[in-house]
Amino acid sequence: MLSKKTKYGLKALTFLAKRESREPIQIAEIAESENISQKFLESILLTLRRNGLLGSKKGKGGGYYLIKDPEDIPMTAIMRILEGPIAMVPCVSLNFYEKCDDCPDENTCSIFGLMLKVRDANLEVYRNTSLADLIGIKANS
Amino acid sequence: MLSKKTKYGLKALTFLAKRESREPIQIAEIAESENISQKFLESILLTLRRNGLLGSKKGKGGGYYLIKDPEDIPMTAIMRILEGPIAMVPCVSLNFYEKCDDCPDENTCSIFGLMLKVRDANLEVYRNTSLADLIGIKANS
DNA sequence: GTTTATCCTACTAAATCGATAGGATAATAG
DNA sequence: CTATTATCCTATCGATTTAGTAGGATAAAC
Repeated sequence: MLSKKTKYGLKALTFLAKRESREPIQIAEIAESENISQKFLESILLTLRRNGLLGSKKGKGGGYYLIKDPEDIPMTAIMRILEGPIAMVPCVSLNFYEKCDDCPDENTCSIFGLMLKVRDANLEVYRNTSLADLIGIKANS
Repeated sequence: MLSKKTKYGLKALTFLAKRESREPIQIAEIAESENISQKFLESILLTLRRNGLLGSKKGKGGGYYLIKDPEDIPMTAIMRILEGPIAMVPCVSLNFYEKCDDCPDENTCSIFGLMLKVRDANLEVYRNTSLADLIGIKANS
């Protein structure tokens, strides 16, 4: 299941991407518009900024803004920041590789191959989708 | 992340599928061979039996066995029983549909389309993989 | 009727999730 | 300089989920 954190983060990002101007937008405005707890959203935007997706400005007229063009922000980046590894097991993760503690050997593990396929299937989607695509995508596209 | 429950369940199922005979195998034997806590595995096999994937026999010479041929058990069935919905959000789930509580309208939701694509990508993998495939699949297949 | 192995409910410790509290910091306006 | 504004940051908290355990009930075999 997608965490609320990721869901809210994605909604905030698309909210920012939809605006033609890149002027800072206040947390409060995004939270109200997207129906998100303001304090929770605050922490989410903070991690998005720390990971290089957003810029921020303090004080009056401050807020958050996209640093790059939505076309240049792939879903792989967003998902890894908000949701963590794309793979379902650490032993097939590209960016978060770890040996499974209960597995003696990856080559004989019965689910390794399946998990690899699942990872690739998800990567395929995320790599071919940018933040810009989220604005236009609808059910039948 | 894949839950231990699902991981252990899959390992137990492949363990059973690998054997040519369909004689009952005791929990203890599977647990030891696959390096799983016996009591935990017990509860997992129980839900697999309740959901029609396994049969069981009590008493001496008892244990668990596959009810169907591994070729006839698609990964979709196994994953739904053990891991739950394949979709990442309930509003795009085929078997566990629910309206998202924070979303006023699916048609205007910015992540709906993406989640649909992700679901389909995963379904594609799970539908085209049976328990039998897990036995043969290796990293380079 | 004893042994064996599953059946079943309940419980628990630890981790994660969603969210909140409350002050520190920095930018702007006057 | 000072008041205001809005982000920055750490710590905490309640609820839920996860992973696993305890302990007896049931049924089959011998």
